[in-house]
Amino acid sequence: MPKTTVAIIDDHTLFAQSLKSLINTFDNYTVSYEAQNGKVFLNQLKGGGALPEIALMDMNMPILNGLETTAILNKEFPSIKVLALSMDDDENSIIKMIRAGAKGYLLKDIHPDILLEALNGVMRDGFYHTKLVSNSLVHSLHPISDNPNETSIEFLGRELEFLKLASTEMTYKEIAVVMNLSPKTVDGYRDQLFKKLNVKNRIGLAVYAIKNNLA
Amino acid sequence: MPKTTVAIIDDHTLFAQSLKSLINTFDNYTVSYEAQNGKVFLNQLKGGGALPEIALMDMNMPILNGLETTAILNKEFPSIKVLALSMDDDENSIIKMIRAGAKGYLLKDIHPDILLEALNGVMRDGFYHTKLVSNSLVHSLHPISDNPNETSIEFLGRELEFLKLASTEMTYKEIAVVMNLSPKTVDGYRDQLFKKLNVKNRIGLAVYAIKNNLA
DNA sequence: TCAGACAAGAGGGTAAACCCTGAATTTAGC
DNA sequence: GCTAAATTCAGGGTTTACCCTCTTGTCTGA
Repeated sequence: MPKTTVAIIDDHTLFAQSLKSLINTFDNYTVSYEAQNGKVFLNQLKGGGALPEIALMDMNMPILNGLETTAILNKEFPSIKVLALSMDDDENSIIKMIRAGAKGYLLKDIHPDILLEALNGVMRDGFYHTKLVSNSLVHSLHPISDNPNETSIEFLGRELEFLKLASTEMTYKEIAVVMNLSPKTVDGYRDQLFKKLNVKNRIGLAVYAIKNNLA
Repeated sequence: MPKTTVAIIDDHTLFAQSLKSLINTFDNYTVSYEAQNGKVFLNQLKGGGALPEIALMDMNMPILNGLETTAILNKEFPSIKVLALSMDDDENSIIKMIRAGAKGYLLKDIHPDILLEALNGVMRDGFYHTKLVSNSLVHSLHPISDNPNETSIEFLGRELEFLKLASTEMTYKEIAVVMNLSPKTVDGYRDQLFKKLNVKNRIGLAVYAIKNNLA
């Protein structure tokens, strides 16, 4: 029986190479593609040759990240089953990836056995979801939060700019100077974001910004 | 000739396990310890048995991070040569780690050959530095930070507990209730940490705590 | 045994953050 | 061209955060 072919798309070469030697110890899998980012991977695919059956896709990559690459793969090479590999268990990221067409979402802190299980699951059922991801999907169906915008918060105008600055040690007065606004306008942005993100004070803003990689 | 023993301290199990299978393909090295964080590793060492010769140390870990662990290792188990493994090439992080006693600093996006080279270098010369790190060391000759405490931050007593709470939306009054202290004592912890972490306000505390995986 | 670090706390002041209401523009959708 | 949303700003209030100095008791190393 021929082995199932796997592609590894990850800019952390050491991790990628380590992962390769791990996967090559699995009886039924072999690594047929390796790429440092989505752009490189797409070019490899367009170069011809047998497509991989599964793609292990890192999320944070330069040039073309995991989310973008997955969306493109789903259109142009729908036979490739994408398994997302990520450092963080942020619910929004998971939901976005699933929506982009990923067949599963794995954290980088899992046990190798789980990886094998996920590979088998994707080949057998077409998808693989851990309990964590399942929970996220459930949450995404009926928003628990009293903030209706929480699942897809969009920042308008200079809100994002303000949010980044609010996550520094600057006072609002200083932020106003930097943004070339009156302190009262800055007050307005602050109160607006308090409501939007459902937080009580500036600490809440900073925590949100950092955990969502905005600051 | 007996193989050189290596410890892997990393909370990303998949990476750790992958790395293990990679290292076990190297002729002269074998993995003798695996731990999810610094705390676990220290407990393993104290449990007795032959110490590892080299420790591959992740930076961002829960409970006891790479910097803290390295500092402790240097005091209590100075024979263990620490090689830092990190995602980012932030100059300050590199300098801090070298000062804490790391014998080298590797990025996770390196080629496996470099890892082997680094292991060999550490065993042969006692250290291994890439060009990147060497540049940082040159820069570090004229101090970047004005805070003399920055290199080895140790949290005493309930400082860590306070720091976690200060990274929430609680007021200091509420924090005092939770910690069963007077608000004035909480004031004291705050001002103490301002100096220690060289920040100006609570936002600085929260940013530090989150970025160092303490909150 | 005595300095020095650590933990807990007090008094009292200024500055910043927070919260509310209201309102003038400009921009975008129908 | 009307409306709604977004952007900008004001007045004025309360609360919290920040900063400084000082005290008390405990524990520890030289």
